[in-house]
Amino acid sequence: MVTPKKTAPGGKPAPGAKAAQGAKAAPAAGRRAELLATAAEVFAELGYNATTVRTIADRAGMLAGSLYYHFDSKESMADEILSAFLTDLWTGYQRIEEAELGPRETFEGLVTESFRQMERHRPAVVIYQKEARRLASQERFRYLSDSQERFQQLWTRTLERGVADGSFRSRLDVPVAYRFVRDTVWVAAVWFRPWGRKSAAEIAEQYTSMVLDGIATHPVAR
Amino acid sequence: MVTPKKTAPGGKPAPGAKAAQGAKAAPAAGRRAELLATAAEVFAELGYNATTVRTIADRAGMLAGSLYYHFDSKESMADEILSAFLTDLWTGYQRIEEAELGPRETFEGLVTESFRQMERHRPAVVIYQKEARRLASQERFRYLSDSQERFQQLWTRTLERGVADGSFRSRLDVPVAYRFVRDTVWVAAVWFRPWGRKSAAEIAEQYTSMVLDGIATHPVAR
Amino acid sequence: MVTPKKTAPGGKPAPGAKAAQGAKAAPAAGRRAELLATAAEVFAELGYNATTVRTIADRAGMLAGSLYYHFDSKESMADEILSAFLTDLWTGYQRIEEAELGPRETFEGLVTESFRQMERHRPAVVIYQKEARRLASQERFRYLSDSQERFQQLWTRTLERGVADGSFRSRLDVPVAYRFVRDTVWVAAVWFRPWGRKSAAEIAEQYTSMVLDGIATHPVAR
Amino acid sequence: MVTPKKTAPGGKPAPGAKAAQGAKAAPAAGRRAELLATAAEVFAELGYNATTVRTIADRAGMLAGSLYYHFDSKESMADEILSAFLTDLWTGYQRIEEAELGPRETFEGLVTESFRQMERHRPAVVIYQKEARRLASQERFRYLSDSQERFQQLWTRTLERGVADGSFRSRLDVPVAYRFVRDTVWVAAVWFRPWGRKSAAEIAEQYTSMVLDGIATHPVAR
DNA sequence: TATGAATGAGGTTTCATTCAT
DNA sequence: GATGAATGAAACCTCATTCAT
Repeated sequence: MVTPKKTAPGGKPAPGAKAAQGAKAAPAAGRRAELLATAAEVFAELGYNATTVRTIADRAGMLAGSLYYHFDSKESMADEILSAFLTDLWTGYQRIEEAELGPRETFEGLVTESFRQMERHRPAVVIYQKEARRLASQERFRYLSDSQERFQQLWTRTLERGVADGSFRSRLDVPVAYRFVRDTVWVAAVWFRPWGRKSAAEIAEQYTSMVLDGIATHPVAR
Repeated sequence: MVTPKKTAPGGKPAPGAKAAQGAKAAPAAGRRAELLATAAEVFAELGYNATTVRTIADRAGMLAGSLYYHFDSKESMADEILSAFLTDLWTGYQRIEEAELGPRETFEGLVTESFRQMERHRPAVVIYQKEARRLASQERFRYLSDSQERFQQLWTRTLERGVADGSFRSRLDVPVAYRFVRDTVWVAAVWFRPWGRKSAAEIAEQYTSMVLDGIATHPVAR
Repeated sequence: MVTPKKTAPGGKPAPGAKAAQGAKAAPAAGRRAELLATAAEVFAELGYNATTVRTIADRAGMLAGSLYYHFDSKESMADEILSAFLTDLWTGYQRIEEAELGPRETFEGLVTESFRQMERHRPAVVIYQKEARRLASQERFRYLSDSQERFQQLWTRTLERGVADGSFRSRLDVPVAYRFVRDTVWVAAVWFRPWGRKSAAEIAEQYTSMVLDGIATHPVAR
Repeated sequence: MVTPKKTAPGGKPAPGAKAAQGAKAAPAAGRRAELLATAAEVFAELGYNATTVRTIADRAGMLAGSLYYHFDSKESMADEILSAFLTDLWTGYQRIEEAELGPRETFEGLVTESFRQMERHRPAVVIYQKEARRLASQERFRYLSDSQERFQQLWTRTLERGVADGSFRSRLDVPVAYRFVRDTVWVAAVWFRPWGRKSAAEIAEQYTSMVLDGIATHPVAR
């Protein structure tokens, strides 16, 4: 009865938002999804501020004003893109948390899941990487800070468990290591353009190995 | 009317460009430097696009228009900030290159130098981190791409030497490792606000150790 | 495709324009009238300019575009609303004119008729009150100025007759009094929302009494 | 140090806002005042919504964007116009309240003061008349409702006192009479364009006489 | 009859920049 | 060196309107 706007996600990402996604690229999922994908690409490429609503529209083959039939504002596009990504991400992380693995396996699981989501939501990850801090100051994007905090707790706990049980180096500075890992993982989204040949799992394995074991050779155990 | 404008750097960062400025124009140069520092902070905090020339002026206690007595444009402020940083950075790197150390020592040297420059030019590093890709497409910022390329060569060479002489893991995927190291080092600038207690050298040591040896314990050599 | 559009009134309000519509097209005509009523309410509430075609459609439970099956344009809705009101109003006034009553009785008759129409066409009166001047400049709404002029003549004549025969104060400034009466009567439409308890006749009586006799007590005749 | 914007009035009108207004049309009072006067005229003429910021700028001989050097927004122009008017109005009313006159004299005083303010702030009065209801729903224009309420109390009290002491008709329906008086007075602003010949006091006298004593002759006292 | 999607003109606002003083 | 005022381009957004279905 009313226009389709404002279907945008509200606050925190709630798992299970999207129902039937059967095929590869949803065929009947509608213009909306296509437009969001387009917007996400442009945001990722040019940055949120530098992206004009007209650029998105051009890329989508319509006029700038027409976007407003589907979305409330440029901001709400970013909102939808980011919250869809975070919803999926946390759904994945939760599965790992619930598996109650050892620290090293949890570590590997989280990295792998991150890369898997990066594969699905690459532009969203880039946007998140670049804009989250700025956006998070707005009430509407509160969930970004919330997610950030949850993220920190999850990783910190994992690292601490690893230090405790001897999986990780005993002298590890956990807060620094947390940031190290966090940045290390997400920053990859920026240059992982066409990771055609390697699967997310392979890339994840490479990363995990570098982070856990370092890139140097180790003549003796420490 | 003689205006001090257009002192902005041109193409590649040429070390020592504004050496002979110390003596006479000291007060003017001082104001200029202050303004650049202010601008750099705001750019780093809000992002280049989101920063208005008025925000900078406000923070400097003047009106927006007044900035144009000192600088040609917003862009030229960014230009000066970035090129000053890169000039210093490459001066430092050059010293290391010339020392002709082994791969591991070169590695450590580069990381340490990076952190040292981060200490001096923190806002510039953040700006570089966030905006370089976007800006580099403009002729005026060509030196950003040039620097990027030089950077890549330097690191790649170092890593390859390390693989060759057995310092680094033999199965290391050098292109991936390069990006890993690059991101790993620079990204730190974003959250290293007031690294009060730890010196750049200490932080560098921590980072180097994580990257080279990993964060996991190593029961056996590999 | 046959569309029922363009039934809109043209120039001056001609009584009985859409008389022979009752029989067959009843349901269609019914919807149309409903929509006009809705539109009138919204126009009255928010003002013509501030009312969007979507607000009207929302309130009518349809989409904005759908309104254009029924009406040519937003303007033509206002047109129909206003001309329907004025048609009815002048039908009523004519009856009074033809009765050839004395000035005071004519005065009372006109006020009463005005309030009676206000009861039927309340939103239209509010719209008339607020927008007539602006709209009247368009050719299409010429009849608004025409009506205004007729109105002025009718009242002026009545007041002058009253001054002449001693019903009204001899020193009455007729042009000022005309405007006084005019505003006094119509402005009531704005706040007479749900005049539940009092009939139009009662309100009219109260008003007439105030205007004719004033609100003060009168120790002596003048 | 910062731009002159945001000098706009805050909430309730506080008396004594403007200091030295010596001459007729303030010579050095600045562009700001001129622009406000221009804006007020256009708002009054076309209505707030129908007035585009460009129309105002055209009339002021500048570009639309330039207005934003002086004002935050179109809305804030309306705000400043209305609150300046209400500040002056209430300053005037207060003097009358403090004089503690009888009901009839208070009545006359209030009407006269209203017309005097109408002379100074004619466009503002028209805007108030037409837009107050719509604007008042916004937090920023809360003071409009506040003023409305104060206004109602002031008049109601005066009318009641008059009924009590026999100055006004004993059967007077005070709420209705209040609205009658209110509308009667303010609505005059709309058509009092160039009241060259008559002073505010004369017009006020005419109005008072009509409202108090009516326009009819009175053969006997009632 | 109505919907869904789009158009296109135009509105408000922002902002880098200019320039006389 | 700095201010105050303005420019002009471009940004985001709104909305009446159209039209295939």
